[in-house]
Amino acid sequence: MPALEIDVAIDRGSPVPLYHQLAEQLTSAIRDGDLAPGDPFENEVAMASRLTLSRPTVRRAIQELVDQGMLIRQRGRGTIVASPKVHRQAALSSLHDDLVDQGRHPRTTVLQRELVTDAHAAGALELPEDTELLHLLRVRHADDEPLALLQNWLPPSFADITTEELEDAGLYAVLRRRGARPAVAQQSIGARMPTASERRALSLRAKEPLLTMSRLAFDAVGSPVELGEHVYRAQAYTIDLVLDER
Amino acid sequence: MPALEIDVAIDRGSPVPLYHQLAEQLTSAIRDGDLAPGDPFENEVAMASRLTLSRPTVRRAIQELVDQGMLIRQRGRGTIVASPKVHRQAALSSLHDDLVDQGRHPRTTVLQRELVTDAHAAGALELPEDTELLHLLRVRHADDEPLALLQNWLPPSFADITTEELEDAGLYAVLRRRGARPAVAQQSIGARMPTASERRALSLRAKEPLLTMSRLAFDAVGSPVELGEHVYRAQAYTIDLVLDER
DNA sequence: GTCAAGACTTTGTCAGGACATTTGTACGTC
DNA sequence: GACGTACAAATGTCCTGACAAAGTCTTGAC
Repeated sequence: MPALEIDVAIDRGSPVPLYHQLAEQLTSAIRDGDLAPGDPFENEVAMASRLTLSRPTVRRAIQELVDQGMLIRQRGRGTIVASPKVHRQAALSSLHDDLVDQGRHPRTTVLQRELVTDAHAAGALELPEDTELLHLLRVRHADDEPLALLQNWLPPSFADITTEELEDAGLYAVLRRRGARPAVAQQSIGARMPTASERRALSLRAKEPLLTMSRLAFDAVGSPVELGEHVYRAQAYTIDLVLDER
Repeated sequence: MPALEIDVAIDRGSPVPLYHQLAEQLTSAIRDGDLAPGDPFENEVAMASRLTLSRPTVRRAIQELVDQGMLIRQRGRGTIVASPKVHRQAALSSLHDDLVDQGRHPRTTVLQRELVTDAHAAGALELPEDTELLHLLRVRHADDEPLALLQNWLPPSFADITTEELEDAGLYAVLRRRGARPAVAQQSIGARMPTASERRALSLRAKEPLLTMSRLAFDAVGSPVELGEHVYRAQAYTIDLVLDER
């Protein structure tokens, strides 16, 4: 059976790398359902010559999809489209953006915005203990339902972040506008019962537990940019991720 | 400042790819503390010529470490060793192996092992609704403290898995011995209060919540191999992961 | 002494080719 | 008909070479 040739338009003038242009167009082709799960995928050599790209370039694009769990490669057989159940990837994205992607309407209220000293947070951010950090406490609603309580500590260079900015966009968008791009993050996920104030802030019912997430994010230079301690209403939120062997 | 030249021995006769041999030796050099965080890393071109490898091969090895958060690359500047806080990676590993890695002593008791029909589980495994699946319910202790309740559904081809095997090793080890190698998995993490029987099985105190993890694992061919619904004592367990941008 | 232009260093992207390894299939042979 | 070999097809590994882009550092003009 001949594999379907996916329509792709490559713009060599664009600053976007060719492999990424290709990967994005292949991704959307699969998401649109042009290829069904189990369908064979055009082989690397054929696709390279059809698109007048080199094989390494095509290969790297395909690898991006394999990493996301959309394609499965098998030496000697070919590449096939994976089950759509796996088609998602845990990414370094913010809750705000995730909600927008899902078509929901997030709303953020800043409860606290102040400069504090906190030995534990400063230590995590690799700063002296007595450094004045920007401490934020926000509550996030989705479609008017309280969803999460977001607590963050930021280095003093971000002390000029305003309440208005934060109610408008996610923290990561604000950071990026200031040229700080979180590149890697370590997350730890757990669960516990809420404190009394958390229960009030999220209007939780009795015996409703919280999903907790603490995150330390680093920029490309490897210096810490943000420490977060977030709690989510467990009944309204799950964390999805795709794992592979490698 | 000249970057330290890490001692590496490459065996071209080995079936292990050169880039992976290199990546492993670089990894252990960093773990052993030969290079401290922030230290400059030997540049790609120099390392390639020193080891008489091509630059793409060296580059691919370095990329493995970057993916694990051990190194940070910066165009025009060089590559540096990242903060050791990030040096872990969420992998497709089993709880059993994780505990052994941490030096703890897991013990597994099989509570149930039976053939059942379950429409939901069969659907997830892409099998007909009335297929007889192997249903397992296990409780796992670490150092004699109850930690997790593990529920799994497996396709009928694994119906010969015995209770003895399962009490001896993790499920994934048993599957691999049978030639089934889980390659990708989708996980969903949440939290909730335990049911009465869960509270008994894990001897939970009042108001102690559970961390829930449901997982659907696929083999290299893309067919489902295992469905799991696991619950963990939240006070004794957290899930750690490293995320990067890419 | 300060600042800007340019040289240099280092990683990022892309091409094209060669060979190895694995899988599936077609064809014989027994 | 069963088994094994030979071949084809596809991905996996590795190489050489070249240029682009970003950051750093030196040099020189003012």
